[in-house]
Amino acid sequence: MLPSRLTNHAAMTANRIVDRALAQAGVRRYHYALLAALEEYGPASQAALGRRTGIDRSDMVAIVNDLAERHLLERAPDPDDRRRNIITVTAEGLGFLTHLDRLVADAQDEFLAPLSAADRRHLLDLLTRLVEPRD
Amino acid sequence: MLPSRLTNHAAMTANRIVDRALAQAGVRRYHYALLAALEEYGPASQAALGRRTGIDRSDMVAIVNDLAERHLLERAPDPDDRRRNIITVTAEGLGFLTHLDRLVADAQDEFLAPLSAADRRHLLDLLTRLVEPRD
DNA sequence: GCGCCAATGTTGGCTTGGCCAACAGTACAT
DNA sequence: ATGTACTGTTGGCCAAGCCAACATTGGCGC
Repeated sequence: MLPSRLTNHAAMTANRIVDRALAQAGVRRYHYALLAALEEYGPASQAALGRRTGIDRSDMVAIVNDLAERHLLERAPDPDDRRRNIITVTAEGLGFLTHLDRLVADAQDEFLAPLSAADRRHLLDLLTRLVEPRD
Repeated sequence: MLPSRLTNHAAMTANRIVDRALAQAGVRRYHYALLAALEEYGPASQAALGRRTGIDRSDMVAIVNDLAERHLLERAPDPDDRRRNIITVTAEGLGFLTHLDRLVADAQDEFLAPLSAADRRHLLDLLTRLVEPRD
């Protein structure tokens, strides 16, 4: 079996499990990525969040819309730079993120279920080396 | 870093390398998958090839068209079952597949470059366990 | 001040992949 | 004979990722 195919297969397995978990909360992976980035970096503009999450700023519009409609974050114009919107997680959004964190953590555990703790550490080490920038 | 995200990242790295290699020959991954399946299983109907490669039979039509136009395979009606087309690799197709095999093998090597031979074996073992069917 | 360039949010569109429905033609079991 | 299942094909839908264009705004040099 080709290593690249095996890696793809494993990624698809992980995605299936994680997506199913997130679907229980009615969100997609990019919603989770955005909320997580907001918690990690604090309030930021849509463009900055896009850079951090790898989401195109044109796609970011709809994602922020989704979460704002559910009152999980707020979009407010930046008084210091009227081009920007400042995106802030609401208290409800923080609680929701905690819930998502739990769902995702359980999903990771399900994904890695066939491996021992030592195997898991080793896998993460190997994968990390594969994705590190090359020269 | 979440294991699922790490696995996805590694898969994207692999895909980037493999796709770039295949693009040198002007084919996509599914073209290679089809040719490889044909070599492995011998001539078969489009539906059977679709089942083996995971390609939908409606998408298979265009893929066979692509490769038939380049004379890498032949599409002939099955005299024993007039519903079926029998797909056969041409001699030119076999030579081309050999070339692709070489490109893909080099791509695997590039993908795994950061790992020692022992690490590679271990990685494949771990990934294999992750994709094996669960109960 | 003016002029120019860059950044931002937004809309719209394009492409790729994967999936499904429908259909006509064919095989096959009952 | 009749119904059921399979095949190839066309057509369409949807999700993701990407890019172009645009108006607005900021910041720079001069």
